[in-house]
Amino acid sequence: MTKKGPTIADVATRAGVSKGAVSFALNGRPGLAQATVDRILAAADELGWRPSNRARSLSVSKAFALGLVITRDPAVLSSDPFFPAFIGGVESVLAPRGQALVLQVVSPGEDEEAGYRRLARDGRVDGVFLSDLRHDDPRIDLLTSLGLPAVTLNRPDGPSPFPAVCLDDRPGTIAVVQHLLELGHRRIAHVAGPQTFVHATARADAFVSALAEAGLQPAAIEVSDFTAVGGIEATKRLVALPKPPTAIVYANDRMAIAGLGAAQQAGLTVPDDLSVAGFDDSELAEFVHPGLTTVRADPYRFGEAAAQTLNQLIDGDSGVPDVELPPARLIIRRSTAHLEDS
Amino acid sequence: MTKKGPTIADVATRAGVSKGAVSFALNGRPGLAQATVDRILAAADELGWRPSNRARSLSVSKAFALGLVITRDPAVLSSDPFFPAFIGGVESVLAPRGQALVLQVVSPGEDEEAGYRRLARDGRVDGVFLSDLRHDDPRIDLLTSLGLPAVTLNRPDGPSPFPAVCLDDRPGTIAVVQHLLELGHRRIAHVAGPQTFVHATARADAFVSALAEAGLQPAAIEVSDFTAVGGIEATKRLVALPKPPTAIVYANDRMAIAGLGAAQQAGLTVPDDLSVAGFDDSELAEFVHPGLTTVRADPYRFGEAAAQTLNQLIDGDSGVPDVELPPARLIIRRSTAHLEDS
DNA sequence: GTGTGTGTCTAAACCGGTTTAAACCCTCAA
DNA sequence: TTGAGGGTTTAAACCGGTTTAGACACACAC
Repeated sequence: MTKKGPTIADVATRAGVSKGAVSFALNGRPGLAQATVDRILAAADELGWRPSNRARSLSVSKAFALGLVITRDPAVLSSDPFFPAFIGGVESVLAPRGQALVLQVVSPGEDEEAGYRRLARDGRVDGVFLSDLRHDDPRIDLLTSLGLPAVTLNRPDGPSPFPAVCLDDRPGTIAVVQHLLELGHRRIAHVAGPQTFVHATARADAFVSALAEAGLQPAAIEVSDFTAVGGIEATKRLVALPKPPTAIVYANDRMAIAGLGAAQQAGLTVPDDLSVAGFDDSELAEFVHPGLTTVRADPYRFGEAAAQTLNQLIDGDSGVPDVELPPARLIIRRSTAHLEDS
Repeated sequence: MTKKGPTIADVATRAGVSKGAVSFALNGRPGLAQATVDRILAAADELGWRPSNRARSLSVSKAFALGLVITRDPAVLSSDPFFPAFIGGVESVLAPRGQALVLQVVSPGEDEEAGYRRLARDGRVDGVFLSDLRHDDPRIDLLTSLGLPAVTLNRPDGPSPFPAVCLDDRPGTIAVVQHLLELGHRRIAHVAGPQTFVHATARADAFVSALAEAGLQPAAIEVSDFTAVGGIEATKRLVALPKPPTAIVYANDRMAIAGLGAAQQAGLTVPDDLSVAGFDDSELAEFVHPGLTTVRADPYRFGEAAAQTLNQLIDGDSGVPDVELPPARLIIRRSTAHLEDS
């Protein structure tokens, strides 16, 4: 059924050379007369020949594909603005190179390490992206022992043999806090993500130290789980405090948007009674009511950089350097406002 | 660097048989004595041998992978609840079979057909999922001519050689309209998706005919684009009408949530002044304020069914039947309410 | 004792590339 | 004339499986 294209042998015959010569010409290896190379390339062109990935895979022991394992509940993943854009950036460097992206979505309950094992064992990919880094992330040792090259998204806290592509979350968080301080807020709370995640603690730490900088203590820190439900519950607890915060900084937009709804449901007016800020600048952030003040990173660039770095590593370049991406930017909207004297 | 596992030859030597015998034993083909099969399997087990799917790929001309091309702006994709869950369902059938999912995200501006061409030319996949079906979808002819098996997500309007896995959008839409009618609404408007998409017109048609059933005309139909911005603009136009609708049915949650914000910004109270309903039941739908009445499908099941069907097709089962999934269910929340006499 | 058949297994070709060792041709120096 | 040496090209092995044709042993019928 599937069209069978011409093979390297067909090209060789047409150009009047051996298979080996065609291979050499295609890969631009020295040792062939220029005239011969031209003739071979012309023949390949006329035949519309493309070397078979499968055959190449077998002989050079490469997959020509990169892997991404997303450990996340599909329901939660759905409103995550990071991955789609990240993947877009990855593809933009993969496509021209003829590489593919193999995706694996693992629910948190399942054995996530099995995902990586499978990718490695089946030789599906030449390397993987390591996202949602956790403290003392066991996947680093796993990948090391599997011999699977990787790039970490942000820097792990332990030792790591892999290059890291980093987008520092702290400047963005600090900017949010400073923005709120300038608006006159003094009782500011944080709704954090699970503290097993490096980026969740990074945001929480940045929050605390930005306040400390101004000689303040957090009004409260609620450790939540990045989900909408989590955001709601944390928000309910915060507004019920004897001395409730006048502003809440959420570790992501999803919790922030849900929290915004919860606050309104509780009878508060945002931003008059409560200022609210998120993190991510997801599509809806701009359009909920009131528009959500948040922090915008560039996941597309992140994907590009990660793919480039991973490819360098795979291509055997030694000493692949870490990459530092420009930090996220504060986006001010209507959900944060000057503290009214009450 | 990468661990080199044992090959079929190692297993053959250990079991004292030929490579061919090992292959036969592994694939459960007849012609081997049971004792021999056991011995071979034992040897394979002891060696921890797994057949290389690169080699298998080459000899049987299969990729052992399925492809999904998503034509969507990454920014828009981000808040799309469908794909992540759909992919989860797909993986649940792929993983046990040792298949992989190759993902390709194409921005609307780019040449989407190139995505399929690339997948086919590179022999990356054995079949693809055809989502976001359009009227007279050119991809059907393209895939036919590429000889790439496919499954369509929902039924195309033209002739199609491919099996379809369907989740009828109409019952859900009709349920929403009936719900609004029961609440006393008579001026109901629809914010539709781009009418090039089959599912967008299906929802619009269902909307119109559900009203007609009750002897009513749509208050208005705004054709939009499934994005938040589009939802806002359509909403603004609707509330500015001389006789504005008392209820708006949006073709997806993203437009509905954004529209909800726009209506509130325009000074309307939802649901007192305006009832609003979405479609998808995205994570945030439950948590915006007020909670969004919407329609919930089951994209995970959709993914499962699509993957199973595509695999049947690839395995050469003849006459693969279309699959009809249970229709979406109405989820009633706070954004729709009884029409107040004013 | 030969012929036919059946069940079991192997050798070798094959998939379509890459890579290595060696052969070939030509030129130039001894 | 012979030999060394460089540039060009090829034949063949190889990657690790699958598949086909045929070899072999043994049973049974004639």
